[in-house]
Amino acid sequence: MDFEKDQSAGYLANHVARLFARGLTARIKPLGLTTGTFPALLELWEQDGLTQKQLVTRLDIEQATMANTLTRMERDGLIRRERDDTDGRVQRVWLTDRARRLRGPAIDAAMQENARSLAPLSPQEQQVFVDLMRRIIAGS
Amino acid sequence: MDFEKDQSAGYLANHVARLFARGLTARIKPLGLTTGTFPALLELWEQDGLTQKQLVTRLDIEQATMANTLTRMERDGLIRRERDDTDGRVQRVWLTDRARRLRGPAIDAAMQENARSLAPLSPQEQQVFVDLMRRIIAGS
DNA sequence: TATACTTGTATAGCAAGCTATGCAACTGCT
DNA sequence: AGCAGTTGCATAGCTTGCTATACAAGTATA
Repeated sequence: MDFEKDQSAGYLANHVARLFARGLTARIKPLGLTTGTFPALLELWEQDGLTQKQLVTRLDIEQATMANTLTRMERDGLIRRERDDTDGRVQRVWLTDRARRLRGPAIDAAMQENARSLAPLSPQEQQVFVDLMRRIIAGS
Repeated sequence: MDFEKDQSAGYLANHVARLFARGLTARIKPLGLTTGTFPALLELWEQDGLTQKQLVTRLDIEQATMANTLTRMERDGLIRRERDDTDGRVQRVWLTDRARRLRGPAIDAAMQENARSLAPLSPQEQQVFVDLMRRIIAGS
């Protein structure tokens, strides 16, 4: 049974994801941000006032993970949570001014890290890579 | 500033890695294994008696992470740790019989999960995907 | 030979992910 | 109106990953 880890997509995907995360962690640390908040911020920068449920489904993150992430974001002054008027179960998530101001520098950092990590690939290959990942996600 | 998360390699890499991990977690749970032990097991199945340092450098995992992983593996009866005779700092890691017996089923599970997750891609595309990831890792 | 560096592991403490479970608020049905 | 089911969120407890720090064992140097 030959199983080369460097031919195993799962193994490589984990490694690649860790490389991106390490790089981004360092870049956004000066902003007071961590990687786990990034997906939620991207959604909320697009559309403020989403519910936790909406974030969970849009980001394909488990509900418990999102609840914990939002708790940390609230602690760090990135969001406020408000109970919905018409449905007492729902918590709507609103960005603070601080979080809104971080959009530019945070996205800069992400784009720089993407560029650096993808540097070994040509622009065409980078697009192929992105497309292949999107198809894997879509087909799961 | 437009930044589409579905065009961000870092974001997608995280998502893809989580999909692989979820799938593999489910497949190896019946074996009493977890994903974090898999890389170390792959190395030790190839060559038993490696030191922690060797595992760390081969797997590109932080030393502290590896130390904790090995502690769990010892607790779960997958390895024994023995102090090296000639250098009192070094811990050599030896597989238990149980861990050796798990090789076949565990690798089966990994290959099945790889196949399932990559199913949206053609065989040629799968190889391209693997090669692109290897180049990203090599060039970091 | 003492003293200072280096090296290999361990530990503390945190973030980010997961499953399992609990619970309060809503909905629907009789 | 009351009861059963559903839905949205929180909490407990675990793994996997990280940085920072401590420390003992080895090496080298004055």
